Amino acid sequence: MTWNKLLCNIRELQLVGTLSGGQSFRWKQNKDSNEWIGVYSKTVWKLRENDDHLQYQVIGSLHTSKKEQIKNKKSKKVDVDFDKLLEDYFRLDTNLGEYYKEWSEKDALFEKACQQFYGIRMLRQEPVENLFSFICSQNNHISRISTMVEKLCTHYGEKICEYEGDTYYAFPEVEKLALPEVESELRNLGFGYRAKFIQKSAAQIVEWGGVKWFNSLQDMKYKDAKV
DNA sequence: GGTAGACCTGGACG
DNA sequence: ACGTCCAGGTCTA
Repeated sequence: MTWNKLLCNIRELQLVGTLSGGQSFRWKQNKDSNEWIGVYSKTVWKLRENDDHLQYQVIGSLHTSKKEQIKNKKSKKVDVDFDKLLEDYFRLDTNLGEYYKEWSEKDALFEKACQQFYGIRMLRQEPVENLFSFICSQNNHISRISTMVEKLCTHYGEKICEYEGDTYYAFPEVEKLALPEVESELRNLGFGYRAKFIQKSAAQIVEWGGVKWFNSLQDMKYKDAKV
């Protein structure tokens, strides 16, 4: 399979700092090949980087690409532009170097640290996955948060594909997490007191208009959303 | 209004 | 082996 390329200087995006720093919990690094595999937007991605490109492969997806869509019009899948999805996720339109420069001028410690910790970005994650991942994170550490998020996906998420012996699942729909039996199921899966918060939050989101409503908060000003 | 104490569990470390 | 500590936190008293 060939690699798709997005223009992106290595100083603008450092995968290890961005993907394993505790903001997202679904990426795994292959230490030998220096490639990353993970799930975002119902799609299994493989990523790698060099000096001036971010490269990716789509291993499997519940979307279809625009090219496939033309060939296979009967497909129920929604067609997407994978380039755009990934640019959006990493916020590649944001010039991080400018910010680093600004922060370095204002803070000597930052200036020193950023020589090693360059290219660490805030991801634009999907709101639903973001919320439930961070409910899992309370009084918790990254390795356990990761296994818990994975459990949510394997138990309640839609299967995307199998690849090299592993099965990959999308992050579950809120409706699945809102079912009343979810609390006790999650308790049995080792979520502890978080089980209740997950089921209750999901039910509340469904009641207030589901994922459509929840995602719309992203486009609002903070003050309005808070009301 | 500020602050211990409790909360589930598993991975790390001795 | 087994005990102890602690983890990107949050709520309550």
